[in-house]
Amino acid sequence: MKIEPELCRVEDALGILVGKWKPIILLHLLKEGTQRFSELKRSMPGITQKMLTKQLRELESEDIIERVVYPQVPPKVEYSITEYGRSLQPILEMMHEWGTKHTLHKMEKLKNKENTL
Amino acid sequence: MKIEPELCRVEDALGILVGKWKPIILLHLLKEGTQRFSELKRSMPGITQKMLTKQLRELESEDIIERVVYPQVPPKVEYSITEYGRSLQPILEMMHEWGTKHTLHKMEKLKNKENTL
DNA sequence: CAGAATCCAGACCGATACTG
DNA sequence: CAGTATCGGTCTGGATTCTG
Repeated sequence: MKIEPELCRVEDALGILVGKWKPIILLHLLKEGTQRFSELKRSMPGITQKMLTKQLRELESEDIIERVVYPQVPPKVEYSITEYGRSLQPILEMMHEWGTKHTLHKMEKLKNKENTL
Repeated sequence: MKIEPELCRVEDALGILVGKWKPIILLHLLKEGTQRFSELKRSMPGITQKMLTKQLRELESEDIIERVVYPQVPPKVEYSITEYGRSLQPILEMMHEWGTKHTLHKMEKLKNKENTL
């Protein structure tokens, strides 16, 4: 397929995925299915509540994930991937695959540089 | 494919593409082949020299594009996609395709909201 | 438990001016 | 022509504190 640069929609997809924790959040939800806020937080050491909340809200506003609040004390909120959000999965997989190769590529390059020293 | 969130390499691919002008630069080079600095600049109204230089250097440092300097006055510098960089093309195409659908999705959503008013 | 509200540092992007 | 240098605004991510 030829993409006319003027009509480029790559940014629209990119914008969804950009955010330090978004790919990881999506992978967790894809792998584990529905997850509570605290479960997600536990599985991502290092993320703060603020960031987790923010990124989840952004994904929700694009219909990629769904947020269900159970009105009870203590509160319970569950997150899951929407049908629509699932359409991002092939892209994530491709990027993961490419990223894996790229990591190797960079290691090779580093090695070659060391050998010339 | 199942991606283990802990081993996620999506970020590595994402990092290459992130940058306000990078996808467009890549699409131009993919479409037109080798391009001079000034040709690229002309085809991207709005970009500043500084930004174009910066993004080109970043792509170069990851071996995605190649930079060839002709030692002459006035200077001539040509940029092109490397074989390696070309491996990003399927990802760009997928994201473009998804992005196009997503744009429609958002328009639909907006329409529905208007109808309920 | 699941957040909202503040404050802060650094990164990112852009406008402008200068140069071999 | 193809940059480099400088300045400044905005956006992002993070630490911390407070709340129903």
